[in-house]
Amino acid sequence: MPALPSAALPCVPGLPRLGCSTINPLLHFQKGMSAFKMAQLCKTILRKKRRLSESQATQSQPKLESLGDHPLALPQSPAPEYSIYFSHQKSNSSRLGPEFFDQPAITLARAFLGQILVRRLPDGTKVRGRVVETEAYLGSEDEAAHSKGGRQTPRNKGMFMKPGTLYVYIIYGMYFCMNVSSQGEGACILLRSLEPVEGLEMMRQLRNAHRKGTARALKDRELCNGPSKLCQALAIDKSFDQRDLAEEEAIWLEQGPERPEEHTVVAAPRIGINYAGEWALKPLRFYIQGNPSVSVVDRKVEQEMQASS
DNA sequence: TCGACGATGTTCT
DNA sequence: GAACATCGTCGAA
Repeated sequence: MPALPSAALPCVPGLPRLGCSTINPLLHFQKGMSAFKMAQLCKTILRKKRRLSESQATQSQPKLESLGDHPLALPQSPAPEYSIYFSHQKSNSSRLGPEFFDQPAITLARAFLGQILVRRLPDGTKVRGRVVETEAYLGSEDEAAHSKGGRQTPRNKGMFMKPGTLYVYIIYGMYFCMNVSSQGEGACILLRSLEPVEGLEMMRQLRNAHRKGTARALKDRELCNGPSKLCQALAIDKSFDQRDLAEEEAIWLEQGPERPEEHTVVAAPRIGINYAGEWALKPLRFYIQGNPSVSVVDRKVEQEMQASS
């Protein structure tokens, strides 16, 4: 699928571009609306779009053709690659399968760095982000893990499912965090930050839907620089819990174009787990040094790395 | 840029 | 009833 200009709002193939009419779901996105409701809204609007498209095809074709190169004009003869049905297959050529996730937590947390997380929204729009920060949770022995002591509850069931299973939970009653289970009983990887790659305007609108109307504009690096921010930007909610990242059609992981070099990966203590005693100090957070989208830079660890090299 | 603080409701003991 | 793998805002430097 040809790349869209970064500033362009995403469009559904063969349909009017989003952001220009009352059928843009984001115009209906109300403060406090959950991502799940957003997904339902998108589905409803997509159905309306299809009906509208069929209607336009039979009634308004001459008017649309007269738009020429106008951004609202439909493609003269839609190529197969514009179809959401074809683009899916094509874009998945580098998709990472179940064997990728079947690694021990620490190895997998490092392996995630540089890979591309792709989310297909209900209207077919895709957003992409490069993984730049992860945390490993080792399961039963790990005092900071939700699965510590082998504790299994309805909430954390995804942690115990096969590698590649998503564990999405609500934190502080208002945010989501996304984990991916790995090899090892109750072990998983927390995805903490992404570097936005594609669909930045859609990410920005999804993020703004959770903020006050008067808030300042978000910089690109602020779109996904935190575990709950990336969930907002990719419209990931509790409905993704226990889905399989290796098989799911709405979200998947692709091989990144370049992996970070080993000496640029920082291993630092995890964030927000001060209650976990000695486990709070273990270097189980991994991030790409110097990447602007990393949520928390650990200057001390980076200085130690520099001194020892 | 950094630190303090309040919002928020699910989950677990 | 307490804890919580966070975030946005505000004020100070």
